[in-house]
Amino acid sequence: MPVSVFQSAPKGAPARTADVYRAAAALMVEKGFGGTSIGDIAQAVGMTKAGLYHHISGKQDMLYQIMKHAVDALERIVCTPVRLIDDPEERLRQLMRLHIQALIGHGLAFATIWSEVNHLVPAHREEIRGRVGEHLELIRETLRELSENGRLRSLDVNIATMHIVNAITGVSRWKFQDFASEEEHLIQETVAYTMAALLKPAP
Amino acid sequence: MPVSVFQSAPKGAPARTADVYRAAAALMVEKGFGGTSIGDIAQAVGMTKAGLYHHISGKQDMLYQIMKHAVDALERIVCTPVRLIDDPEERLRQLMRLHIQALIGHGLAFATIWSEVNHLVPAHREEIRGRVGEHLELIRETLRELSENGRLRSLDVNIATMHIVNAITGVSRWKFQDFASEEEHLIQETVAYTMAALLKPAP
DNA sequence: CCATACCTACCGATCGTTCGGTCACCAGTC
DNA sequence: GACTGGTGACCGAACGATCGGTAGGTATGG
Repeated sequence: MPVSVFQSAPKGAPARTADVYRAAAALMVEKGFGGTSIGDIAQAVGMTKAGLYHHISGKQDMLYQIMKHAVDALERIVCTPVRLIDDPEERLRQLMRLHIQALIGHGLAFATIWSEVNHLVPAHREEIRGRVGEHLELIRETLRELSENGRLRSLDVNIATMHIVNAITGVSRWKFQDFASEEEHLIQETVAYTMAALLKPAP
Repeated sequence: MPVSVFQSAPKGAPARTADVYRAAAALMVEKGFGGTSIGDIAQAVGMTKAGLYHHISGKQDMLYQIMKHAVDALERIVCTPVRLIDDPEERLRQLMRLHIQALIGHGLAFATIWSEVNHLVPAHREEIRGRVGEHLELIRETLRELSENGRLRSLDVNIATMHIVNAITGVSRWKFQDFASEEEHLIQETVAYTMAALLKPAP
């Protein structure tokens, strides 16, 4: 049983608020921010629109809160543990594995970070972009380390970084339609595919 | 000057209708189907909402028409020329190159095929999914051919196929924000990255 | 007794869509 | 060359539905 992305809402134990965020995230990934109405979200958690507003302060702010929690969880579940791994190759493998597992396991809150950022007001957008940028920097840094060790193929580190996160988020988009119930196989194949793209072949 | 995706609307020369589709596709890729209003599209082409309805028969049908044209163009610009290439490796390289160039060059109509399919009514959704499936089959078949020639690494062909189209569509999402004006470099790096992931290393 | 969690009822704004009408431009006819 | 009729392209105004959001009330648990 994975730790929820929304384990800590504002304060105390508003477990229902977490339900709201979870349902909202799932709907927004499926139908987009503009295509998801407050009424849809309320219905998904068995409430009325008015009842929802006890838990949220507005539609856009809710999106912002979801993304903030998702970015926090990304830091907590993926980045922090992974930074402790010394070997850059193993660090990258674990980063991908943990990120994909988180994406699949915890509702779909994570996915909003990548797909719905531009529905935020500019100030919030910059904040989320910045924090996502830290995550990208972790990948970039690992690639640079691999490069210094002479284990990386000759490639553009910035573009490779984008391809890595693109593969990760891509997997979470397929999971729920084309490749149900093969999670472990999917992760192993994806990690192997990416590693083959990055590393020099074994001599 | 590239051939437009919308070169042939219903009949004759309704050049303005093509403008409408183009603007609609661009807006929908940027803000999603639900987040793009008819008024937005009308404003983008300098018309009123009412005037728009001279060119379209409804919002959902417009999305369907856009996707139909995009799938046709994909067949015409990418699949058909590429099928004439004998060597499977070269065929795959050209497929990626042509697809990315098409995605970047022709407004953004192509991108809707992948991102907005589930806003269609079920009947149309199945139709588009089927035609996109033919495109996936071309990639899968090429991978199988490479495999028979002993040039493919040991990998799951279905998953690899998804990673390939995922990389292609991913590139078109970055292009307009992070990597402006480096199109050729972007394509070369992406093709090299993907080929390294797929092929056995040269002996 | 009071905060929490939710409701019914409603608001103004915006949504997709339709209707009736306008204007430029074309044929054909006298 | 003026007159008529038709057509394609568009607009202003309005339709009912739905949108995000609010006001005020109620039931419940501590």
